[in-house]
Amino acid sequence: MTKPPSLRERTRRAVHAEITATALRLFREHGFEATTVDQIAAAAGISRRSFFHYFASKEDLVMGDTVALGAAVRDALTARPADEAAWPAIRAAFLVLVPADDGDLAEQLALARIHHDAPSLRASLLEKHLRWQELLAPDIQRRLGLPATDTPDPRARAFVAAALAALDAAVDAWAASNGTADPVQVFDEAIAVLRA
Amino acid sequence: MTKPPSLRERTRRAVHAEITATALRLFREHGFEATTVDQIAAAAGISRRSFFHYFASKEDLVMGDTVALGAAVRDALTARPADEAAWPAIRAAFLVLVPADDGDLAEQLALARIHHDAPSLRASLLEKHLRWQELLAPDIQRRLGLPATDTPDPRARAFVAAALAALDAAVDAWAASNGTADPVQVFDEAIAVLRA
DNA sequence: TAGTAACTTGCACCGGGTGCAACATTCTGC
DNA sequence: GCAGAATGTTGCACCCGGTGCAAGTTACTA
Repeated sequence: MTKPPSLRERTRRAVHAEITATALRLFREHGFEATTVDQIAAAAGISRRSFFHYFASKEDLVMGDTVALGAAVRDALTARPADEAAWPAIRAAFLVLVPADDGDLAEQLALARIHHDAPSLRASLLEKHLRWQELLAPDIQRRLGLPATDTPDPRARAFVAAALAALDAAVDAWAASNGTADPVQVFDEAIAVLRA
Repeated sequence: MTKPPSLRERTRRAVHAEITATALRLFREHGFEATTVDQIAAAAGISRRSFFHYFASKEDLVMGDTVALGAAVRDALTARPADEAAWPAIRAAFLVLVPADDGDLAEQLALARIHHDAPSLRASLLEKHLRWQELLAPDIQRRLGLPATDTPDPRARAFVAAALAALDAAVDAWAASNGTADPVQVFDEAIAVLRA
């Protein structure tokens, strides 16, 4: 009963995918910052203006749907048993990010490298994590035994930020090892060091 | 024996200070993003081009000398006893940031608020912390009992990132309370929650 | 098939930032 | 005090990312 996508929808998806593929290729070849939107548009066979019709910014090409991912993590977190402690709960919630990455592992690695090399992207990634922080803090605050407040308790925010920092370190280590390192293990070891 | 600053140096400092003061006033009145460099330059009585002679970017007006601060923290960290554990050592190192903030407390609060409200500044602040991370990680790695490596151990990086997250939460709480909350106490409580 | 909704494109514009060249100022050695 | 080097200021043209608008084209729908 799912209606087939219209021609418009199909072409839109196809163009979207081709812009992404073209851009990633250019990024790999020349770097993110050295590649201009005009070059991407020209290589993809569309006008510069149309590019901004498909992507709100150049960063959007490599940032993925951070809002949806953040919501997924939050949902996974709230779905954990109510009496589970903060650390195991957030660890389990982060696991929903791993399966989403399978499939084209090479592409994920390339993306991680682009993220790593462009300072503006690193900053953007961190800003995304700030949003996640606000999303996850309330649940964590409860799990830490802290009373609910309208604005998140700094302790809960610090806790979530620390967990995200461990997650970042794990992803970085994974990318640096060409995908051979186990990010979950790195994450667990980082947490262990924090609590030692 | 310190030679008096030349006329050039004095005028340079004076102009620098006046641009900063003018810009902060405009930022407080209209917000960081809504204030253009042209407006700042006009209000300060210099040309747009000269502005970029004094500041490499608009952000530089409110970011302070992050490199120097990071180096100060690192120096304070390496100056701690060699056998001190990681947590107390980094806590003590962060304390060098507090005395630097006294004097014009109102100005610091205004700065913190500007940082908080402009997304680009938040991202830039986080990027600055990434630099600090690289600076502090080697020492922390040793204090965590991890073997020295050419590229920092992810556990050490996660540790430093977590400490910086607690620092951020403390500063945020301090700013949110109009300077009444004690950031050191907030920091300690955040760390305690992490390790519980 | 006619009309409407959505897409594409060019254009003009904004704001941050840079390289360059001309001019003005201060500093330095004589 | 003066000549010349060093430093500072400014305008100009330009790059890049991003947006609003209007005109033309394409696909959907009644």
